[in-house]
Amino acid sequence: MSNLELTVLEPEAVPCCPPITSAELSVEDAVRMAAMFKALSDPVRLRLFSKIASHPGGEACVCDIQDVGVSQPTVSHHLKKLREAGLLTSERRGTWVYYQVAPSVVAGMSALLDVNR
Amino acid sequence: MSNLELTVLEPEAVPCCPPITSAELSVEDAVRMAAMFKALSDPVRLRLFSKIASHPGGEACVCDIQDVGVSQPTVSHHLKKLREAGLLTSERRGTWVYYQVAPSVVAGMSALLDVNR
DNA sequence: CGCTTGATTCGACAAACGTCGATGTGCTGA
DNA sequence: TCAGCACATCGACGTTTGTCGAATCAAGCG
Repeated sequence: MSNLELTVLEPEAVPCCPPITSAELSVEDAVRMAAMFKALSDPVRLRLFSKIASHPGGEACVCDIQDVGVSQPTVSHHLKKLREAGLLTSERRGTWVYYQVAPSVVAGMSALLDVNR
Repeated sequence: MSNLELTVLEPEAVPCCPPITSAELSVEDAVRMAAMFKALSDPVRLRLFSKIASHPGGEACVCDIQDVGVSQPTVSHHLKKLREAGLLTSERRGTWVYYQVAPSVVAGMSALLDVNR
């Protein structure tokens, strides 16, 4: 069987980093977190991410979110970037491929920027 | 004259956008927020931002934070990017220039990524 | 005024990025 | 088995980005 499930499984159960106001980031953590922020640094990618995150169940088929004003290969390219950054996971179900948000990763980014405590 | 309040010039009193899980971003908001995430998408910039945010009072002199492994003009360049994105403000006090974090802007980014509600 | 230190701006350049059309791959139904 | 749809990959392109050294601006001091 073709096991080409896109291997994303970074061990990101470890919630990186306390709030940025409480301690200085290490170089390694800065590299890791910067890569995640970079994934959201493009308007098209952020819209794709937004569409998926706001979908019921936090997941969406590519066919549901392609309407962002760029070509289909470009959408695929951006989704790959988001997946490589660990913000999304993907899964093929029959004809369609579904993308899901990785809540713990996103929560980690949010926590890092939490300045209200 | 009264004390020096950190001049937050951007009209960002409007706290952009509910949590990303609750509604899809508009194109305009996506452009705005992507620019902010882009500011944090470089490891050197993220470290500079971290150094300032974790400093007492949430501010730091350039001279305190320029040890990030790149030349001094490059540090200045990155600080400018962070300032242009609205994440930092700057103020000259005598010989030194101090950079402060813009808490409301950072809080807005954090809130956008808040997936736990 | 000159000199020193701190910080920004300028000009250049290699690397990375976003985009596209063409092509490839995987699945489904006729 | 084959046509057709959904999605990914490839190759190419113009643009943007991060970096540097050199030059410039700003403030303090002798």
